[in-house]
Amino acid sequence: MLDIRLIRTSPDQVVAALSKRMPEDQARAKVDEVRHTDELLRKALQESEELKAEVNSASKSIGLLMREGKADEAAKVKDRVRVIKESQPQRDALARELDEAVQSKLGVLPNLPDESTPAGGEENNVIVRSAGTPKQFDFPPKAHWDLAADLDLIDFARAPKLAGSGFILYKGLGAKLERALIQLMLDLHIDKHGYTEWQTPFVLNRESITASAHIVKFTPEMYHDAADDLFLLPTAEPALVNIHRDEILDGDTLPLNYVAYSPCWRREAGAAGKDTRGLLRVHQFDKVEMVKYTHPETSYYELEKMLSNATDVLDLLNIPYRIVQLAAGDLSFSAAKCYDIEAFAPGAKAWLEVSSCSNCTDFQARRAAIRFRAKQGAKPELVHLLNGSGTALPRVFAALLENHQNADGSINIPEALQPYLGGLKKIG
RNA sequence: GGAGGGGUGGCCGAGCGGUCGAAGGCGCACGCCUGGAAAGUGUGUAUACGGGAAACCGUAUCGCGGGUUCGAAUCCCGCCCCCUCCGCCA
Repeated sequence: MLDIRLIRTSPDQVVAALSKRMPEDQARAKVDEVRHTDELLRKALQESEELKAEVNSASKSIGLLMREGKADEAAKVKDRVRVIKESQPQRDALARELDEAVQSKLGVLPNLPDESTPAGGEENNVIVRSAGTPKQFDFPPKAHWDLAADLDLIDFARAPKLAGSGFILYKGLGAKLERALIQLMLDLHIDKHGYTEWQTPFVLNRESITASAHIVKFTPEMYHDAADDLFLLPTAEPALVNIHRDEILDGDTLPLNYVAYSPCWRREAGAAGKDTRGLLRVHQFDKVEMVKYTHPETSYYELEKMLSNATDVLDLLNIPYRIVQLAAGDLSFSAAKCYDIEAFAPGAKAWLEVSSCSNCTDFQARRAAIRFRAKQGAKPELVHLLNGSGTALPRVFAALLENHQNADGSINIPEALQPYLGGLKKIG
């Protein structure tokens, strides 16, 4: 959620920033709508509060009069209060209505892109750097769906029987490889990068989902249990962000660096057709997620650190990748700046998005009411929240198979991963 | 799922219809005392929103939502969460 006060005091600045991710007239119209409704709200609120103040002081005087035994005078004041209160329900209703209107109009405005974020849509994404040299094959490299099927790592044929298409059924060494990758990533972030591990519920209630703004982004994308109104995690990010919801943190403890493994569920309704083969786009996948709670001044520095924490995974696995900075129009709703990491998959001949590292500034923290005190007695300030995948498993699994395949269809296991597979150097 | 008990400020804990944003204590901050410290002592110490240049003022908040009342932390109803016991269960 954006700061309503910024919209009040600097609407042009807000419109200019939003225009990087949507047509300017559209941005202008949305901002003006918020301002207009907000003005009405404040007027209504003021009027209502003045009358409430009058009622409060009258009620106090009634108490005093009663104690002094002046019951008839007290009765007169009571009558006056009753008159004021008769019209109070309408005023309250109006104020509530306007407040809800402001919240919902404000709620659809996405975060303001950072200065360094390019304007425009996907076509303006920038490749920041590439790392690793794609291996030159002296044979046509196979796609991971063929490799995985041939090596009996994934049972693509039987999987749909269990929960429909888009679900993976890992088998034998395939399941173990998945587990090993999760372990490697967690250990790396915990031991080398200083993150604290959490194991969270895999479902969240509506309050939590709403607080981190995922309800806007994900509602139709999320699996939802109607009986208890619980949502399956689309990512562990909202779980990690809600840990400190409605809290005022001690500034000395920042930044908080959290990491969690979780399965992620996404309905991806209507996405059928593109990138659906193999592991490219599935309804349930494993992910190791990083979240940082930071001081506002250090959030962009922390974003760079988080990005390198994520690329360390690919470096360890010897998978070539490139870093793409997203243009404003391609940013997720809460992000001000975002880097995608794309792993190269020589078999599928594609760049696969395996991580997305975003600085959401104070956008999520505002709705979730996550603040910190710089020092004792200082006014609470909103923290900045960052999230990044470190990394998403299926596409890393795919890139691993495709990059390290041999002519005979076997797969070399990168050295760093071998300890997690009992020293295994090769599959097949 | 059933029965009972409970949710008050950073923490502990009083309050059970008016003077209560809330006693007292702990913690914390600043001052006094001290050669320095401890002890002692004094003062201060919630959050959000609105108004105001500011001082400050107003409104709301005692788990959440509603109700009764001129007035609710206090009474009533619903929900959520925690604890104890019972049942079921990996």
